[in-house]
Amino acid sequence: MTKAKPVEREPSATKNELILAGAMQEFLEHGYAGARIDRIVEAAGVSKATVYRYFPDKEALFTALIQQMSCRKELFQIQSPSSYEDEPISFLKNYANTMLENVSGDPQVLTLLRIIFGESGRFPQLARAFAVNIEKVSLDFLTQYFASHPKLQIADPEVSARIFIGTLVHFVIIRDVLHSGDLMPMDRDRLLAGLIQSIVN
Amino acid sequence: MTKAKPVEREPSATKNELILAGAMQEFLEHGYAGARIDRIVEAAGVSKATVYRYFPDKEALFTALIQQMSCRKELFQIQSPSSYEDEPISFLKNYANTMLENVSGDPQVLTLLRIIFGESGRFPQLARAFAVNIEKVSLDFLTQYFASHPKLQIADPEVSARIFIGTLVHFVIIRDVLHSGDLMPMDRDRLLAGLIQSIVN
DNA sequence: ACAAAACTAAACTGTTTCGTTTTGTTTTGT
DNA sequence: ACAAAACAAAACGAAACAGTTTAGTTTTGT
Repeated sequence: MTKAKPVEREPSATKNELILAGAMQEFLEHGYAGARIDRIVEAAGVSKATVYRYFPDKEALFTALIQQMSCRKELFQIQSPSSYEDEPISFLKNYANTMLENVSGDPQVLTLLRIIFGESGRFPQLARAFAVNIEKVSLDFLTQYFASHPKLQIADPEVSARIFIGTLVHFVIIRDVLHSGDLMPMDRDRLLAGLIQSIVN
Repeated sequence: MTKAKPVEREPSATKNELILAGAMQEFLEHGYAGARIDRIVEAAGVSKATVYRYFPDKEALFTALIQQMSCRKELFQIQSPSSYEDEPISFLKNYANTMLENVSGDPQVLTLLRIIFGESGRFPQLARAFAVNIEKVSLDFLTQYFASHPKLQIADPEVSARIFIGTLVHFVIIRDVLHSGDLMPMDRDRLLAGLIQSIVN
């Protein structure tokens, strides 16, 4: 009886998504240590036994979730192909505005940032997955953009990309992550104008 | 018998420090939800009853600790009065280097950053205390510096301070918080040179 | 010296938690 | 139809947890 098909009943993929969706809700709200398996079970609408059929333990479920989310670039990246042909100044302003609105508009993005930062000491590999999938992609893209526009006179495209992204990320951290936009107010357009002018010189 | 002294036996202050020191070790290592009171007790070398005499519960102990640490500016700020009289370029390079070395040299600073970011959703007031004590102080100082050096030709000192600090913070986040300096390497001196040149123009 | 207060060590309470197991039902491939 | 696997619901076990209490010791102000 040479069975041709191993019939590897791979777990129906739908349950997997249900579990990950429930885990996302719970982990994003309470962090790793604060998350409760029973609440994930409830949110996912599956039985506890099923959760432990799909994932060996809490930690594996957590890392699977965060790694999956770190690859969902649409959360951070610009969906609208936007105007790659625009004037550089318009393009950069557009790029920055899209990024800022992506973060401000989706509280899940902020919460994911908090988790990855907060757990980066205990789960360094998750931090690295996030860095390479999100941060590096943005930096490489901007570096490429700066390098391919010689009339911009960018002496060091890689550094300029760092300045551009760094300024924006720091702005988001103060305003959205630390809830302190009112303590040190800064108009978005004013910052963008100064930033772009400082880079394109 | 009009007792002049209310004799407010304020708890001996030494125990308070012992408890906070033990709490610091535990909270910084495990985060809020992951911290265990029994381990704090052990690390502090006091009895559990004493902990609950000084602090009503775990949350109060945590907020007291983080608020205290957010005020310890010496952890982030430049201790050496450094060369305020230097050439602006030297001064800025010196300022940035000192800040970067402060963070790299003290793992506790990084861990505090991780906790404040990670818990900023559940403890927004702690995030704000950190922002006003650390971030705002740095930004205000640099803004003042840029504004008081007219020959630097800084059009918008506040924006320039944001660019300067933001670029450095982002550099630290990628390299030290997210452990990803090797995935997207950037020489510190190269970044500083480009950053300063981009600002002083 | 004396009384009040601070303290320790340890036991204790009641709850919560992860992860397992049990029992029975439904789905699925053949 | 039939057997194997997936599943739900619920209970369970063992450990861990925050916070309290108790009983006895030390410190401290006067």
